[in-house]
Amino acid sequence: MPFTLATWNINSIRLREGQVARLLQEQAPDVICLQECKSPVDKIPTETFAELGYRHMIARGDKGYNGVAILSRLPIKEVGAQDFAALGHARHIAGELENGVVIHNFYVPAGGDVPDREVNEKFGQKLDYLTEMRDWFHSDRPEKSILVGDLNIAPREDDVWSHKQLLKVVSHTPIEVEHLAETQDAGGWVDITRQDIPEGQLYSWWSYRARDWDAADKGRRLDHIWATTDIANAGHSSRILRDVRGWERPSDHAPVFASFDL
DNA sequence: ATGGTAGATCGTCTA
Repeated sequence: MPFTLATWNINSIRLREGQVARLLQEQAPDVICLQECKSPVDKIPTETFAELGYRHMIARGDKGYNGVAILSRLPIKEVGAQDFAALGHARHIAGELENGVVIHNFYVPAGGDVPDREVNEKFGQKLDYLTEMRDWFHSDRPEKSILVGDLNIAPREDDVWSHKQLLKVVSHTPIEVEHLAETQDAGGWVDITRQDIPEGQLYSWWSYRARDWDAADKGRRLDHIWATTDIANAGHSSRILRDVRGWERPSDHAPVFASFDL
């Protein structure tokens, strides 16, 4: 069964309900994973999505912060929601499709501004979150699984506009990249986006603070689609919908897509 | 070195 998957940090699902609907209508993914919904689950506008055929939703929410949701045209059963680093935040949910494929949707902590856990507690929490992800996948190695989300790390030199200028900027520091690589290795995860698009600059996020984000193009690839090795070769057609970042009152993240023939 | 913008919520935190 071929299916198409999207991941998008929406930065308020209630404010951008119409943009989610537009993306679903224009691109028709079978499953979309959203992060930063910034809404209690019971205030997510599910009726709008159901009318478009997305009748299944699993979600976790905090009031005003965080929040992850999976909208699906296919039946999906929740199979867990981890609270790594004991933050008490809605940053993970996992669901299983009827074909047995498990989908993990993550919103990894951003980590604050200073890349030093001695002076910035949030940076330590980010590293701890990744370490606990690693240990979890190591103790229970995933199979037939897809992991997506805003991982808040751009691992490769060509995942940022300037490797040299971002080496000390949270999201691209060597220690974060190392932690992410360990998490990836522990689960046997393959980076599907880079499997499909191995060369060249690739970004999924551009700061709101730029005067002209498109012209400056100081982006980072913070949003990822991974799959376990047993299904990685079924992945194809990866793309990042940069145009969506140019919609009116946009999220600062563009949606990332991949398709799988399973 | 600093400040720039956005969202939830309504002073301030988070990104």
